[in-house]
Amino acid sequence: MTDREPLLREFYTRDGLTVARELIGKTLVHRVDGVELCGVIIETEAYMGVTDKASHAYGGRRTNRTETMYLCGGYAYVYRIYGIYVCMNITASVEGSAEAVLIRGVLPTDGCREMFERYRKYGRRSGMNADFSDVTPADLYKCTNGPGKLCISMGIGMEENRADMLSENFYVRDDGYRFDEVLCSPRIGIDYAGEAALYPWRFHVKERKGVPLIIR
DNA sequence: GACCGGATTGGC
DNA sequence: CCAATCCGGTCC
Repeated sequence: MTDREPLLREFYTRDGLTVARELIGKTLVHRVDGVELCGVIIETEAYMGVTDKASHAYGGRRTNRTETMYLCGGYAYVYRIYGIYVCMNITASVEGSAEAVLIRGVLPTDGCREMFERYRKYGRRSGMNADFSDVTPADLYKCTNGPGKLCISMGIGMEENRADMLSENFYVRDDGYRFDEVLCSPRIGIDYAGEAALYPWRFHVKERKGVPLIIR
């Protein structure tokens, strides 16, 4: 199925681990200022609601920030971290479950120049080439290979919190990108979560020479 | 009202 | 290794 239409609500209302796994290879689309910024999702993490020690909603915590997590599947949960960056999740499962999938990495496919320039303009310095015409795939990937970085490059900010991912300008679709393998491993940066830090709830693809291996 | 620290990043 | 930088969350 590669109909280039937004994934439907039913895609997201399944359990968070399934959604996290199946978002790999799908294309995140954000149209901003008339330009379509697109990236193939190559890394995700599932946060599994009130029983998941690593989740912001652990223990049923329900605050202004976490309220978005309790929406049903298919909404953007965007939060600020370290006072500097924002990270983007997509909610999963049913209303009240507080499951969400963190988007940790994408590979730019459309609007590459715009993403590169956004990252150069708004991101903190990185020793990459000054000119877009010199940019290698590995350089471009460096603009979106992290949860904070991809939000900078794709123009995703706190305004997008609570956005419906079935909207015209912000959604995920299947452009037909595939990988020979989807790997899983423990989630990143959640050492505080005890045993939950070991659960293999991070999904990602193989890379070679600093670029994800896409087939087809 | 105070205090603590983070689902990150880039530079040293 | 560590600073950046601010607000959410918690406790008093």
